[in-house]
Amino acid sequence: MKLLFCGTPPFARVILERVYQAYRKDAEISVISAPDRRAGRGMHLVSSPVSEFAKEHLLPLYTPQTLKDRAFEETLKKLDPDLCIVAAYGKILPEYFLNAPRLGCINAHASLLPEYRGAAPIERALLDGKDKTGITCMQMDPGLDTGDILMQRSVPITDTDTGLTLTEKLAELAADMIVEIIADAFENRLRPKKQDDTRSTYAEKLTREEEKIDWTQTAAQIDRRIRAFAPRPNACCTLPNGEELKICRALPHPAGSAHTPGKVRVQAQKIYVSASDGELELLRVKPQGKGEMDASALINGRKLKDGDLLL
RNA sequence: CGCGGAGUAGAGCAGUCCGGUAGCUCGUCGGGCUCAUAACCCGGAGGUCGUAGGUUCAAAUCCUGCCUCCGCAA
Repeated sequence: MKLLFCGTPPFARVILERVYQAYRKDAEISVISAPDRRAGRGMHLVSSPVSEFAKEHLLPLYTPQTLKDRAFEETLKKLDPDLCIVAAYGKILPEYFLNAPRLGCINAHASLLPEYRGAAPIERALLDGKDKTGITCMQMDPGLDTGDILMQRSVPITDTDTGLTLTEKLAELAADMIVEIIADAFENRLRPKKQDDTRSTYAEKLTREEEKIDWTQTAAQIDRRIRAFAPRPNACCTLPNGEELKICRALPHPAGSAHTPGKVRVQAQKIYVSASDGELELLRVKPQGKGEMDASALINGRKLKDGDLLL
């Protein structure tokens, strides 16, 4: 059988790794990923994690700039896949593509659909303070995460989860599910179920503006923002000297005494910042141009002192 | 060569412009005070100043190359 895998970031690579382990003997696996791009300091050309995996294991790799033109349609015809697995690929698949594989295209989406359709389901669920999220595998259709549901499993969101830890958990779960679903698909055991569109919500892409901490929120809300954006790009605020300070990890104390939002209290080498309903203790921070450090290090370096106001 | 910041004791920083004995806060170790302590007092240990050259009587400081880390932008 012929499998086609489309994906780009680490989340997708985890799934590809497991599909490869499970099916490399029985299937020809081809890979599609986003093209290499100039990125990072120095703007060097970098490949996606999925592209890297494909190269490491000598899988046929395609990185089309666009799927919309005829050239790729030809390529796809030659590949003639039985089934296509899609996970965080980053491009919309046109209709000809969706219809090409005999068993269609199956997508692993990191939310409990129909909630959190779209680009940033993991971070949005975390920001919203949900106590669980999950993975939904669906038969893809032309809409955005609107396909019929094939399998859905949930994971709890703990109060120490970050964007990274939750992504890792969900990637493992998605890998399990996709490995099962591939077998189901080939043995004709799939039972698609329509989504309840009336309950659908959308998870918009995270914006730069949302990284800014709003100290008038509750300690718990701010903590969620910090965790949702951790460990990259990290939530941030502004020091009295105008420099940016990223907050990597904090501990909410909702019962603590609240003063002016953003007001800093330093006690026993610890930093407490007032929120609307209490205080947030800063644990790990990252000043501009510096590495991550403990809150006490920030105090020792005189970047922050008792009575300062964070914005 | 996308733009910018930074490497000084275990941690965080000052000192660099204007070359001349290695400084601060914290930690650590020892001692003291205290019912006690995250507080306070006294004392100690700990640094090839990222690295390789150059200039100089003299380099953390000036000049050149290299390494590493970080932010922005993508």
